[in-house]
Amino acid sequence: MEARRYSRQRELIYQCLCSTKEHPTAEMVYATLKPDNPKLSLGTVYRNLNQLAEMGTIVRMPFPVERYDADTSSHGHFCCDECGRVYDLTIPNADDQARALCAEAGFSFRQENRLFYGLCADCLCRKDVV
Amino acid sequence: MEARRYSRQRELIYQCLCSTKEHPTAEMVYATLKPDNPKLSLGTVYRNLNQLAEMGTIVRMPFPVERYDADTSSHGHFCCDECGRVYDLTIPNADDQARALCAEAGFSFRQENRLFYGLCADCLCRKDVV
DNA sequence: ATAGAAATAGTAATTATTACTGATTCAGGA
DNA sequence: TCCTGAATCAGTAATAATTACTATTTCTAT
Repeated sequence: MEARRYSRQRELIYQCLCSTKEHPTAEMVYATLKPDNPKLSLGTVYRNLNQLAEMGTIVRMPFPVERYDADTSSHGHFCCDECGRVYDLTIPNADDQARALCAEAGFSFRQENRLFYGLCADCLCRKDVV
Repeated sequence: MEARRYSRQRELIYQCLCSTKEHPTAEMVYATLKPDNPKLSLGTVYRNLNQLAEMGTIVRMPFPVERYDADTSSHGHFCCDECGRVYDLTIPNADDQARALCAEAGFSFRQENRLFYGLCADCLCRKDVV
């Protein structure tokens, strides 16, 4: 409930997320920031990602290893079976659909995660060539 | 590629999944079976769940801790923020929608996982009373 | 400027999952 | 039915992901 104090590290971590489309894991965020911030600790990355997600500033994606996204608008994520990269997928009226489905079951709706699997354009292309 | 041999343990694990709506984790499956099968090993549970998922006999759900479902038809899962229980959600034309969304981005579609969060009917009710 | 709360770095601990090894069990043929 | 070999198993050790702990540092409101 208490006010959340500013911290340079949280700012860094958030900026890192904003500046990538990679949907990085905690480890990836850490690896990105560490070189320029040698005193940064992995625990700090985990803690701040959790805080940011709790605040709704970023979104967590429960892949087997969690990934994060600074884009909090409703959209899906596509994970390529081949290369493992994660892409955004725009979904029209996502929240309305989700809310309706939950309501039907008598549940209240807070959030949905849509995770798609298949082959991305790059990998499909590579397969065709071979 | 080799023929998969019958094993009593795999059968047990599959039956356990079929006989519950709990969408259990590997640990939960193990805890359920262990009392009547004291020689069963946790590694065996993990290995067989992976095999069954690979065979398409069951579905894996990438919650932060993985859960499994013997119902391989396309449907979503709702996780209650309050009690943590996981429920099925029927979604009409789920695969068609998903396929279309992927196709738009130039991706091929294999599978989708839809994870909804909110409060389940039970927990909503409990809140109302208080 | 300073006091107190919140955050940090660094490390240890916990949890989830996979890998390894020698013993066991299934399936097909003699 | 009895062998044989490969698949599977139990039990344990190892790895990976995440959280907890503690002494120190850094914000911020006075």
